[in-house]
Amino acid sequence: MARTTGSHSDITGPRVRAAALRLFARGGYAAVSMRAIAAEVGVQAGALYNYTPDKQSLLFDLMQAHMTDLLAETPSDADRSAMQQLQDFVAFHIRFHADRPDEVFIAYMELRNLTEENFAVIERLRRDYEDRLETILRAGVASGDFSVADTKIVTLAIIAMLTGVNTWYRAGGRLSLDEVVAQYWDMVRKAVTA
Amino acid sequence: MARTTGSHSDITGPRVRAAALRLFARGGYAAVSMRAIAAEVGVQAGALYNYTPDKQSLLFDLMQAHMTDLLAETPSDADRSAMQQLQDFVAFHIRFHADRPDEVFIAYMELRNLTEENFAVIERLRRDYEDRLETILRAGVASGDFSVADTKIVTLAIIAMLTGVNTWYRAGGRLSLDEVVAQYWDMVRKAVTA
DNA sequence: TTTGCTTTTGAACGCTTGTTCATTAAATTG
DNA sequence: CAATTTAATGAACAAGCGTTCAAAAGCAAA
Repeated sequence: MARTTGSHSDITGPRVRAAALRLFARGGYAAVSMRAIAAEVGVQAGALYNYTPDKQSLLFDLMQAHMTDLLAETPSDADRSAMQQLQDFVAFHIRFHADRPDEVFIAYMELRNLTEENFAVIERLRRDYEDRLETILRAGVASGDFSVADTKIVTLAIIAMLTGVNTWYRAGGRLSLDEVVAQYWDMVRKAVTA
Repeated sequence: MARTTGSHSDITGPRVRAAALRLFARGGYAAVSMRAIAAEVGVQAGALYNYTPDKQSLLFDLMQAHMTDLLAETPSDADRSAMQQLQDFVAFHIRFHADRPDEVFIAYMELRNLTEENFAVIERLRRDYEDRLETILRAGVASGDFSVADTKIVTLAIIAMLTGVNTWYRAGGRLSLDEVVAQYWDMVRKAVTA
């Protein structure tokens, strides 16, 4: 046997990325073998190398795509008040992350399995995202809407709190996403006002 | 060569655990080999098996010891008000975790590398810890000191926020631990009051 | 229907993995 | 000093790792 009937790179390529995403999220990059990814796709290990130069690129591409999407979709409407922008940010963060549990898990857990250069790229994207929130906080401090001692700390505290939702939230659980967003917004709003 | 001069289990044993802790935190359980741990101790891989039945037990023992310590040292003075108990908890959590960055990192990142049975044990300890905080929140709601819609969510949100400190705090950095504790307590206090 | 391109197989590569164990030498005990 | 216990070595094991590549077979175009 060699090429199998129905095989096509437009189909196999996405399936390879999907399988890697799923397995890396479930078992961790280091613990997942190329053969395991191939088995999930239904192919032999050698075939994966038509779609990625190596295992490391598979991880990096997934993380970079996720961070790029995150930044592209982050709302930033300078016409709205700092309070409104903060509310937009909180709602967006929770919803975006709830939609992509595997990507989020990998982006936070597999940083140390990136090569030095790849890590620098992802880390930069992450800081860009943090800066979006800190810019909102600074605007609110300047306008007098917010009362926070240190915008950097509050930025990190808010992101950590919001991202923590992913450790327990499951669609169809006790709380709807609307309720989760409302409750977290309540906490964030109170924490940044006097 | 066989037994080396100066070798003693009371010395090597702790060094094995310390090396495993350090390397697991740095590189991740799956990516660290027994030979790497042995090299860190200055011994051959075979010698490790005088101190642990296998690699999995090395990870589990580190995590269990950490969680047991955490629970043993968690303050809980029923004579104090809910507000005071919450403040105690926040200060304790930040300080305890800041003292043990490697243990904390492992406890949060390596859960998926535990066997099913070992995972159940650690997960139970973690829920016990969360329950300590939720008990305080419930007492505060009952006494009218706190205003929170859902104590379970707020519990998880607070713990996520506090644990997030470990991703950026370094001793000797821009902020002292006292300042960090003060700022996080400010956010938590505001978030749980009306 | 033939030709050339695309996609996959399956074997092979050298290397690393966790773990075991007979052997040896240091430390301790009597 | 002799006997025993303790703690290490280092070689070996089977299994799995990421990756490469010639060969084979399906697909698309002429």
